[in-house]
Amino acid sequence: MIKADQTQYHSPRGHTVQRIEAALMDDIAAGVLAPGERLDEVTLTERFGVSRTPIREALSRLTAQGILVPGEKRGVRVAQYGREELAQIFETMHEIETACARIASQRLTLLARAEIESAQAVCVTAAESGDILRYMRANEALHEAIYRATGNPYMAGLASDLRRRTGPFRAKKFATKADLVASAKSHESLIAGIFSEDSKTASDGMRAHMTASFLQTLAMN
Amino acid sequence: MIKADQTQYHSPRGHTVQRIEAALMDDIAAGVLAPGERLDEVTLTERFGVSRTPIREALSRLTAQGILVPGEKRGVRVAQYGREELAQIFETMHEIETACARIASQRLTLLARAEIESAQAVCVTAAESGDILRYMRANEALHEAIYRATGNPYMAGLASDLRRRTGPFRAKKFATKADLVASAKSHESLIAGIFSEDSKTASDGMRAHMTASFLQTLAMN
DNA sequence: ACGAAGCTTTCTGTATGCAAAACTAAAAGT
DNA sequence: ACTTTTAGTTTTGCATACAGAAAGCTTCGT
Repeated sequence: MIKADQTQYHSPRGHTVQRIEAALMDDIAAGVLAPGERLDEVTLTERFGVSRTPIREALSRLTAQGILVPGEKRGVRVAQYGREELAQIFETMHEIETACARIASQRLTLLARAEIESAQAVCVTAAESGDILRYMRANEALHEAIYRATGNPYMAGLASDLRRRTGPFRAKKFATKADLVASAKSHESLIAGIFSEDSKTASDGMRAHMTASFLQTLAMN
Repeated sequence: MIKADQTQYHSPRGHTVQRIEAALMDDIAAGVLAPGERLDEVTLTERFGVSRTPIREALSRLTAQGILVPGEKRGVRVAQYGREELAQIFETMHEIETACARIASQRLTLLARAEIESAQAVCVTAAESGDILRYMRANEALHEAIYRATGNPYMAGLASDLRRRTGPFRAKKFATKADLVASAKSHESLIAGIFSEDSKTASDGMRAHMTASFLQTLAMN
């Protein structure tokens, strides 16, 4: 008689940890959970209506991925990067994105080309509407489309990972409609580079795009 | 009175999960746990003398890192890659290592140069002694030294990660003393490229080295 | 008033319990 | 003989218990 019926309201069982992990990732990517913020097990327990065990497992997986870091005192916190670290992560991203653009330009299928074009169309529409959140999503989708165009899911996964990681920091650089339009415009030459099927042009285009993105991001952090 | 004294033989507390995680990683890297092999929670429970909870957490973290994968039926197994996947992972590694070599050549400090040289010296000694395991370790150390020479710990971490992941597959290509000597020899021009401080020479050198390594690995898998 | 020592509270790490799910094997029906 | 049922077994997922450690708080001595 230690406990009341605890199994009564179980969700389908077996998805709990994944659900929590995904929810936390989303919150972090969307900035709902700010870098440096502490995550408390019991609070999450209440939020998700489960016991500490699955919460713990989700937190542990997120720390294993470097999305969370063990706090100075107790608990875990959302990873936060100083300028130095940010620069290192961006440099890495820079290299991988450049490689993706080069490979994509060499292997471009008709489907991939269509996906990139339509993703860019969404970017342009979103930029013109001035809807920042929507633009950010469209921007991610475009980059994802480029990653997929490499035909290398593994590389694409790595690139996505880095992008997710830097999401909260890059987010700050989109403040006005003009920022969005400028970014969308910058995509044009990047895409033209990839479509040129000349790998040098493609990687140079991406390099320029990423460098610009980094400079803006650094200015905001 | 449900249980006897269970805390009696505790290790210092707080290192259990990390210890297990590290031990499993090592076993996987060393091939003690073969790709595809299933890991059973209770068996590990006995091996490490702890309850399922920390085992579970360690396994979960390893799956989050992609080192283990959820099995088709139950449990988790050591990730195993087909030729296709292996090619994708190698392509990714190829890109990152190439980038590392280029960046290292641009930023080479005296210390880094010394570390690379001494790592290579160990490689040569190990190759001449014909000690395969020792050579493999020395080889890893050399690559790690190159990663560190980029001055970008984040990128170095990513590269190490990939290297660890492909470890069990690359291992198979070192069978005879001749293989070791050939590999050590191949390092010479790679290193000369990095020391040349011409980034193009450096990245080309690494590209050649990695391509050769990949071809040999693919032949054995 | 300030710091050290002790006390209290909160939090974490690990063990254990239990029910649902997945697998296995045996039995029954076609 | 071969599929379908069903009973049994193993394994997983989650909840909970509880001890030990860390942080916070109080009290006391200076």
